Amino acid sequence: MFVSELPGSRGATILHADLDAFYASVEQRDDPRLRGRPVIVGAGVVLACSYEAKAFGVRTAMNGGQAMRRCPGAIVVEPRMSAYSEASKAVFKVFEDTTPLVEGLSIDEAFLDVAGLRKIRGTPVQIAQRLRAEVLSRVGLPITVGVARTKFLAKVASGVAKPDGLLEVEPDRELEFLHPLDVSRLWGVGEVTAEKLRSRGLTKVGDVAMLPEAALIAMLGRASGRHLHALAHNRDPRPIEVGRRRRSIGSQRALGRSPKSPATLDAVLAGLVDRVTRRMRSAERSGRTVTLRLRFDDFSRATRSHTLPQATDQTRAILVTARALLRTAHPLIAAQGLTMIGISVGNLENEAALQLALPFDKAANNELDSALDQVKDKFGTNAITRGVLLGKRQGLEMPMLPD
DNA sequence: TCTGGGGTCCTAGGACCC
DNA sequence: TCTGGGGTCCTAGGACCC
Repeated sequence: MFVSELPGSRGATILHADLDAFYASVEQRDDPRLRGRPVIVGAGVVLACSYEAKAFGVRTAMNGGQAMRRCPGAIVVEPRMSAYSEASKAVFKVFEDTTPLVEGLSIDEAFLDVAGLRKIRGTPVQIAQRLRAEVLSRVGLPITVGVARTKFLAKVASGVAKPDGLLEVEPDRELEFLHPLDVSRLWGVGEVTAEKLRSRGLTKVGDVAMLPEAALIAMLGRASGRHLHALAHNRDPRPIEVGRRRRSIGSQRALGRSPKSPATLDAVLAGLVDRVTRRMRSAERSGRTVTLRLRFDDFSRATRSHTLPQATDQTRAILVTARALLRTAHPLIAAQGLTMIGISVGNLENEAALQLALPFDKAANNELDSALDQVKDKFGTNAITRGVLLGKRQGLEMPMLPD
């Protein structure tokens, strides 16, 4: 994996770039009648909403009825996923024209490391200004950029600067910036964790920073406790990672409240498997672990999973597994109303990476090293681990590999 | 009109192997 | 023969993010 140098004493060189109200902005860009108006994308539930709608209290993930009560004048549009995907690609092209060190986080946000670019492209803030201008002129979308010394702080900064803003957190004022913020600004603090913290009187990041790590671990578990303690003190040594790949591919569907016949359920399941396996094949990924996800009318959830001996992207194999998982969940489904069903395939292996890795299993060391470098550059370190594991399962002789 | 669809990571127990 | 420790993988659930 390409990894940028660890953020050190060189100052604020990490950018977090985040498109504003992404889906809604694409709609406003493509239909002038929507500009300046409250726009809601998605009918049953709000997938995204413009800032004009947010001003009325409309929020992402809010149900459609509630959103319309808060903002009766809103214009509701159907999502156009392919348009968003196109726009995202164009924006990432601008990122990559800025620096090769880009770590995509989702369809609409990424980290950029601009540490080595001061001489040729100017200060990080100048680069961020140019980036915002270019996204606007080349793709027609507003974007907010946070600039800081760490990933976490850059992300917090963009969150504070939204919409259509730019904010740098200078290295000598980090805690001054961070500690007055609400705990919910911390990455990884959602409703449940925020409530736990608030119930103990911890409302600001600074309050969390006063607690010993052990206290946070006792409260939230080992990983979350450590994570939060580190973030509250602005310790985040994670470098930008280029070439991160998806670890699972899935699809799900809401079923509504009325009971569904077994035949209907099977048809829905087959449709989901078909969608997922098509996407796997077009992404050239195959996987071993099939997970069935269910949600019931009381909002409880259940999952059932099975791991196959060999990775596959074939509809038939995944469907057979999915049907078997659905049968094991029959008692649950009989007892409660099923409102959502989903399938995802994880434990993804990468065909191309394996083809590169496996033929070299008996080659001389230097040949092997260069093959591994190719794999690493192209698919990341994890691809090698997966290649070795698969090789072992297939009984191939694999030499010891460097870390 | 109490809820979408796509993901990530962590925890914990049990099976199994050495 | 008995007992224990460590590591990996699988399964299920939960929190969180956009």
